[in-house]
Amino acid sequence: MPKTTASAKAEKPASARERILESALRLFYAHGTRGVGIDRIIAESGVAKMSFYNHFPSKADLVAAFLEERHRRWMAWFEAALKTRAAKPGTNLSAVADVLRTWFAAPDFHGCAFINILAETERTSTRERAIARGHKDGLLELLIGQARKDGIARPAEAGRLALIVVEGAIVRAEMTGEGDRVAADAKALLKSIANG
Amino acid sequence: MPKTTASAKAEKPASARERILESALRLFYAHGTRGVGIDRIIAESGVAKMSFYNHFPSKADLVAAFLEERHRRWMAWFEAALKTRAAKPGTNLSAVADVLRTWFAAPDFHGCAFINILAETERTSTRERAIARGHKDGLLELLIGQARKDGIARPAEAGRLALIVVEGAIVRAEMTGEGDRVAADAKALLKSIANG
DNA sequence: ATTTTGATAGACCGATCTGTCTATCTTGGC
DNA sequence: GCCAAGATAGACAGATCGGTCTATCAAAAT
Repeated sequence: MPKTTASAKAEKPASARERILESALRLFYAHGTRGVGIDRIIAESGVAKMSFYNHFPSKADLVAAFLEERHRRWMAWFEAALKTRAAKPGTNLSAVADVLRTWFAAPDFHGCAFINILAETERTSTRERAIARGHKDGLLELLIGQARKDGIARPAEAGRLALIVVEGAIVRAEMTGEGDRVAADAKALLKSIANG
Repeated sequence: MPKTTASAKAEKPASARERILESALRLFYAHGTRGVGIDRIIAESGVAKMSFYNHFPSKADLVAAFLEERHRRWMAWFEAALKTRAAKPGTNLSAVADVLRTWFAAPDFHGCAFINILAETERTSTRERAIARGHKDGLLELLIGQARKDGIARPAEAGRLALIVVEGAIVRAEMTGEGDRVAADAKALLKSIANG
């Protein structure tokens, strides 16, 4: 998501664990978990190898921590961004498309980390995929909640339909690079969901 | 897609190149292009390493051939499956959801190979991503054509919206495993596009 | 002042990766 | 019958992977 304004305290030394996790958030999202090796994480976070393995017993543990943290940050950002837009009278579920548009325009946008992890893992990778499902469950709940606030009939179904639209928009934005057009199309779809 | 009935001629010896490409189609789709090494392709296609490098100068060339062939086969299957379903009177763009349902139910379903390749490649991987875009362009044309046949107003826009729904449905089916429900939801969305 | 804690750099290990090379074998065209 | 083309098995190279280990050092706690 668009960067969440660097805190004013600025440039804290940051613990080894924090630096590692920050590097993982940036590199794993940009290049995929398979595309980034431990050595690169270590180099870019300026940490010794043993320090890394002290905090994360294996790469899989770092991947899991990356996904959990990405989930927390993305959901917090999305929820806040939606709240400000959906507060205006008359706006509703379709404001989700406006939030997506700002995400798609971020210079480091590389699709959804949790959709991406599906492509990178086997069906047997229960850990990563459980986190991904959990993320989407959270997003679904958020969408259903918005549908309910909007007074849409059958909010559960509306939320499911909206999630399909959101996922499709993310993929199309990543594939075409035309985030604005995709967001506009998604908005039309979301409006038609709201109007039954 | 669901397997396309083995030809009756059956068990032709098959040239080295064909066996390599068949292995690539199966393994790259199931495990990703990064998750399958040349050695495994060679072993499972029963071919010598030098024979492989005779037909494909590098792994990247095999990946490209895999994507091109996957595109050909999937589009042919999808187009044929849609044709039979959309031939019935009254059915239309929403028949796409029925075709998707049968795909989602295939035992080896692992999402869309071209969405997956996005997660596996850098933005600088122009070759793979160009093939992926080409695939989606073809699918978009097909959807627009169906919208036009159905007499939907603004078929170009309807096609774009339908493609968002299709992409979203693929991702949701892969994420949840609930292909039937996802297809039903996608059908509702496609109908609302048609009745726009 | 001494001890403990945790971080440092970097060598090292075995496995696996893509790609090259040799050396042998099979086979079809003449 | 002979020869050229292409396939075979598999060793090999150089890089990179995840992960372990040693040895040094800085600083905080006792």
